[in-house]
Amino acid sequence: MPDTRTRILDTGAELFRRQGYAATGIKQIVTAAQAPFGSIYHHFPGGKEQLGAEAIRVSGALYELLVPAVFDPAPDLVSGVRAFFAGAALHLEETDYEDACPIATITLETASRSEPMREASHDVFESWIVAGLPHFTAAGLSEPAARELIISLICALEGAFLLARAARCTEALQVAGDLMVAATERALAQAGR
Amino acid sequence: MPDTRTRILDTGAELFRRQGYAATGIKQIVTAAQAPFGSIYHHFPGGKEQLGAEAIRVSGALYELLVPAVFDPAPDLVSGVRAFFAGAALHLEETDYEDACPIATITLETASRSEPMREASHDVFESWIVAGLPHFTAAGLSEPAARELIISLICALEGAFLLARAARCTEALQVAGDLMVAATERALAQAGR
DNA sequence: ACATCACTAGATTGATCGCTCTAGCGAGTA
DNA sequence: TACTCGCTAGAGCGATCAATCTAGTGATGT
Repeated sequence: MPDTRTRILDTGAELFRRQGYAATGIKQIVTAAQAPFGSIYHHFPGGKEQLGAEAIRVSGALYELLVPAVFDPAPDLVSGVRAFFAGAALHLEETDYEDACPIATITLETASRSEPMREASHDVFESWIVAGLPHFTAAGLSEPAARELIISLICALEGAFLLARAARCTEALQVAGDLMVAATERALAQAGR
Repeated sequence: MPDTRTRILDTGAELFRRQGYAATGIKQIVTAAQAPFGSIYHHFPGGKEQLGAEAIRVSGALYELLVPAVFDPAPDLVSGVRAFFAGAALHLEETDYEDACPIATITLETASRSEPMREASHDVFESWIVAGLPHFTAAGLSEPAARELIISLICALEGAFLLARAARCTEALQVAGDLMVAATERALAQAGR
């Protein structure tokens, strides 16, 4: 069993992801984490806001691991992109449309109300972009072109998550994935020319 | 001054959009709407959940008006797509990165917790797709091709809103917009062939 | 004039919110 | 054996939550 602070942080990250920030109570987190209530303000003197900001970073770092996990075993970049959307769709279905992006909900809730949390969200998105860069430049794209393509990929994925959760159906992930696969192919063709 | 019910609904929609569902209190809504507290349960016997679901539909209907407002005056479809992203970026900047999608936050917060609200969100997204269809089929696309392109457009826009709000910068909207403009051009070229 | 009823008005409910507080436990050092 | 101190433990703070309640108002129909 990990230490109390880690347990609180991981549990908080999971609850924020599934229920949102405002709807998740401190008490609910410590109860779910099997941690004493008093401990939370020892480990997170900044209160819920600090816990939220750190949870965003934890969730972001965890999700970032998916980038090499999906792209490394893929035979080529386009297959990797395809696998990313397919994997996202599968996981969403398997979790009954609960587990989508770990930080999208809390980002939208807090970006305009807490500067530390907005910063954390921004850092996470930026880290995802950076994590993707080597896979796209290795395939022949210039760094600016790779960056733009990855940003578009994340946008498409995030938007598709939103529509898919509302529809309880993976159509949006399928459609947006197909478009991004085509866009990747075209970017590679243009770079190779 | 519109009647009480309308005032409550419009104010609720606006607050849910900016603060999220869970973070917005019933009392705050009636106060901002200058409505008596007791009235809300008369007009919305289903309580906050009913108010939320109706607010989603109201916001969705309002935002849907942007579709013809942007595409009708555009000289061609591609210009319309470009204008849509440019307009979104401008409006986001002008509102200090507060006013993005009117239903994204509340959708993510409630899709897995309230079936009526999830349905409302789904209906709104579907209505946006349908509202876009004539503009894309008129340009020569088949209905399935138009639908897929519009879904991708909405995904790209929603994701770009998310990243832009986190970054307090419109780069994502610019990049995703460019990609969707190119995708639209290619879809038209393929249809016209 | 009178009854009806949609609506206003807000006090009040019990629960829960984030957070602070004091008390005490227990491993490590002297 | 004393003492420190990181951490646990939870009672309790004022505030606020969504929701219910009764009482009253005012326009309408007869």
